Amino acid sequence: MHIILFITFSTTMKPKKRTTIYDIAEKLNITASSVSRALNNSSHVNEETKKLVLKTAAELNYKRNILASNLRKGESKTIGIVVPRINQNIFSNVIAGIEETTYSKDYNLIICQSNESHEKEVKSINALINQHVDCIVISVAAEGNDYSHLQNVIDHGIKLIQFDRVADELETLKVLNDNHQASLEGITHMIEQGYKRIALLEGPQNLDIFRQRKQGYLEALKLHNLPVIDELIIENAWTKELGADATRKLLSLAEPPDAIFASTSDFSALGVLEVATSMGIKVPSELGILGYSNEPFTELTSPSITTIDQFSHYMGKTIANLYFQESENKESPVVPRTISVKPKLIIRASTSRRSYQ
Amino acid sequence: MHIILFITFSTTMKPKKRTTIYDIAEKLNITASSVSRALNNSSHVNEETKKLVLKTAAELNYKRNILASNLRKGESKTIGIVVPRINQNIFSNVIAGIEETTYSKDYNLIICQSNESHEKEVKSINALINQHVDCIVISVAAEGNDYSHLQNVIDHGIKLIQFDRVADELETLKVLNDNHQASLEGITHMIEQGYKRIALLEGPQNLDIFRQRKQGYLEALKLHNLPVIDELIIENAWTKELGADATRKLLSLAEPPDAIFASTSDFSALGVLEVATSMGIKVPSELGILGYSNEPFTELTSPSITTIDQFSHYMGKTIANLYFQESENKESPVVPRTISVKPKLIIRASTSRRSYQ
DNA sequence: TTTATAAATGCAATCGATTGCACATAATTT
DNA sequence: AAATTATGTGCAATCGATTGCATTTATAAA
Repeated sequence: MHIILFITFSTTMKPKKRTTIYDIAEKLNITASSVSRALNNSSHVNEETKKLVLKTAAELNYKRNILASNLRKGESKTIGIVVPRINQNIFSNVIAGIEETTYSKDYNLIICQSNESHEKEVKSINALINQHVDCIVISVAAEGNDYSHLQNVIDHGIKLIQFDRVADELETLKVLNDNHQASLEGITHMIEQGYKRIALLEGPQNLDIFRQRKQGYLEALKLHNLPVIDELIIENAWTKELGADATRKLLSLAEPPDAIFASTSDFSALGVLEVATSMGIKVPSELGILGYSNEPFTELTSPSITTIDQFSHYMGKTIANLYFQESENKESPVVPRTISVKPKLIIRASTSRRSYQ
Repeated sequence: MHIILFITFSTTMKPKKRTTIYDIAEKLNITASSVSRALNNSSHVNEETKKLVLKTAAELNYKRNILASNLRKGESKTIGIVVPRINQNIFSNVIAGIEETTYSKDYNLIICQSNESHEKEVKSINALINQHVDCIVISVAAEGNDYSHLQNVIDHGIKLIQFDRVADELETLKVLNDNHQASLEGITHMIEQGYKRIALLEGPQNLDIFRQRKQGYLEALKLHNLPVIDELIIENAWTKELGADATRKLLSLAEPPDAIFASTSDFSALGVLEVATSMGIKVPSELGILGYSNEPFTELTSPSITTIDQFSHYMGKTIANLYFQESENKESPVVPRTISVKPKLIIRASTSRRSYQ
């Protein structure tokens, strides 16, 4: 990789002192109190003074020091978000959804990535507590099962909203997908398409969402009187590579599966597809594939991948609204509640055995 | 979409007052000064006291109030990032790159999306100035050509680093791709593959990067004595839909192109591919396609799309390092300079006419 | 033992904005 | 004209942490 460095030319430092309300006050021969009131549009200032202050503030390029303001007011108008990775479909959409709603209310978002590491998650949470954020929105990392850092958030009087991957034992606001239902519907669809030996790639079972998806899978089999075959259930296959490995293993069984449910993610499903394709196994006729999350790429692969949409953008908006609704009635106690969004099965080519061939 | 609401049970509010250094001081019968010094690991405290303070702080679950600290110290250990969209490959990678480097130094990132809107960009910048961030990293929105808000950043003594899409006239630190060179190489490759009528889908020409890509295209044609054909150059085709529209138009020409360079993005290239496929035109034999950005999906389409990788993760790390390097020597003036990263052509099936068929 | 030096701590001001309380002036009511 | 009520300002404390300067205490040197 080449790096080219152009030195253009130099300019002098500007250690410029920022204008404060005192500067404005001095210039107008009034006190800082009045300036503050004017800037906050208080009714206790003369209209004239208000205009004058606003005008002068603009002239002096005044910018309110939020640090000072927040310190005094004890709030920060900031929401912290901790997610495993910002570039996963569900997370970037949730963030975008939150942002849309909070933006209009002049809230800031501080976004942290845990990279699935528990240690980093804890560090991020602590940083956010230090920052005095008003609310923390989190989807927990796969790693770790000690949630005292989240309890700590509550103990600090900071609102906590969990989504998607939640620590079930904590009594907080939760916004979830109904993973069980989605999984059940997905598998039912596959059975209807004639698949009989459906393998499951499961995610870390310490996370509730993956347990639920497994339950949905098991229930669907049961409902249709299909046996649960242990060798068709593979643990922790939740990246593309692990999905590929699992697939190689499954397809080399004496009795290989005729379908694979990559319950962990579409990335895993992609691994399945790639291995199947490279082995010359036809999808969906010889092997059905079901993913999870409706990543954008699932409609681009050939064949396109059947998956489950989580309405993640909507979830984000729900989270933000929940926060604002909650902060309005400050007196009343927080009622821990769970909002469950029903995901939608997106049927594409990778499971459409009947209609395709 | 179904929403199910479970009311679990209620718990009481905890308006809990947070512990401050004064609480610790009181408990230990010393002053806040000493506590502060202990917590900051100053050499002017007794080792005993230091240990005692640290122990008590832990016991009382003390968390430093960063707002107060920052207010006093006049810094924020926060970097603001403004990008058009966080879920575009280059941006999420740059952010991840910045984060990796800043994380270890206990910096926070505040991430804003402009959604390509100039107004929102200005608002975000103002919010970041208010926040007293130490540095703002920006890739400007397509909309707008007035950059006084960025000048304002500098005037407030905040470091400004531009990347990818920059306002050229501002003398700031810049981290760029050599778009011209990348474009030149890409087109040269296409010419070598035998394409002769290469169309260009260009981006908003108020952005430097798109102008450069066009220049590279023109230069490549010139070098190989190919004519520049006006009707093969389409303006502002930079979403999937616009790319598709442009392609329909191009392919219905009396003399249609035999290749299309979607210089704006891979999304646009995807639109090209979809239209071509639906029209039964074979890629790459009848139509070559070159995209830009190396979005993950480009290797998943069939055929896979030739594109240009921008080393975005590396760019992010470069940006962060640049900032730290710059803040170390506070005395010396900021030298505006440009770091240009050379992108890499990723040759895939969509242009491989020679080797494929 | 006295003096010089170092180490540890306290005091008080500071960062910038906000806000309860007091006060003065103007407007309104009896 | 006197009494009452708005209205607009100022004063000063406050939010929590930091830090220069002063002071005390402990230690080393004379």
